[in-house]
Amino acid sequence: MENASTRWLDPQEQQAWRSYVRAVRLVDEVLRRGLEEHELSHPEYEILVRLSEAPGRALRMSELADEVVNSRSRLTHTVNRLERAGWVARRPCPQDGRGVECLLTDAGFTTLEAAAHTHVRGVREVLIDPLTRAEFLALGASLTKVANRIDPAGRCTV
Amino acid sequence: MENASTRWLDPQEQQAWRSYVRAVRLVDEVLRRGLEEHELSHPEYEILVRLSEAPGRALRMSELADEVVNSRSRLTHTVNRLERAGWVARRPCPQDGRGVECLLTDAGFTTLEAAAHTHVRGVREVLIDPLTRAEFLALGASLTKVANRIDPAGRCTV
DNA sequence: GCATCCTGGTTGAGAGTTCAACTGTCTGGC
DNA sequence: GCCAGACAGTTGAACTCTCAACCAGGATGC
Repeated sequence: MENASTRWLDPQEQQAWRSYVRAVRLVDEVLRRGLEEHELSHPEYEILVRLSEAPGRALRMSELADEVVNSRSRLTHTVNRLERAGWVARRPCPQDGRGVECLLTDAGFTTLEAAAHTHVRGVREVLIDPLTRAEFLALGASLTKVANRIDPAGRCTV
Repeated sequence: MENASTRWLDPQEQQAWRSYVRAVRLVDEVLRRGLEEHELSHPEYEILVRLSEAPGRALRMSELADEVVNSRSRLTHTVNRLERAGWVARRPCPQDGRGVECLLTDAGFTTLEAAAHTHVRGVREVLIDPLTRAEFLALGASLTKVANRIDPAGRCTV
């Protein structure tokens, strides 16, 4: 696969890229620690969020996988954990015998509410507060472009 | 820990934050796939890069852990894998009997060179090309601020 | 000189992730 | 109606990461 014609990063690009890698890792770390006070991992949290927003607080496994950018098998394992904890329940999908619906329980909703406070505060602290509003929104806009380029359909089961 | 006074994200902030999460995940995924052609994971690749830049292509474990934002134990495990593959070697640190130096082998350097082509191309494709140069540099500048706020010393062993 | 604490690094168990193989259901052609 | 394929989801093994416990070797106090 190697090829002499690769265009390397110039110093400014290099610097920007390294900041990207470093910041992403640090942000992740901070948020992870916040969530773990509520016995949730980041992927678990995100699943609960999506379910809480869905009509009837339920989604099919495959829709959930798309929204959260997870492989199906990973989603299965994660939902197993959430189910064991009682935050989530499974039921067969009425329209499609192959399908499974995942449903947020009341206990799950309560946990989510508590975790959301910690989490949002963390996001503000590490990502929003250090920047001006314009900077933060520009960041979001750029990353929207990036995401759409990789996954134009806005859905991607890895 | 919950507290009614949490200030929630407004719709624009919400949107920016979700793009952040989504883009980061997608970028990671693309680069992971690129690297795996060379039998390297992202953390492994980064270790090789740092070693290749160090004087004598060697660094102490703790320095390496700082640079790569890794816990020590994770670094130990990762270096074990790299050592098994023959990309890296360990030797005791002369000045400090407790220390261990990690050294990039010639084989490791060769692998790194090959992987770097794929990797840089991937970075361009997913993160640089979809943006104007100004946008990309602004992204880098914002994320530098973010990283420095979390970890002002520029070094952080999690 | 030795007891104590700190630091650098490793280890092992437990939890999470990935990949490939598998089961069961739906769909389209005949 | 039936068969081949596609699709939805699950399983299990191999691997990676995290955390807490551990084992040095150095530094400090007396």
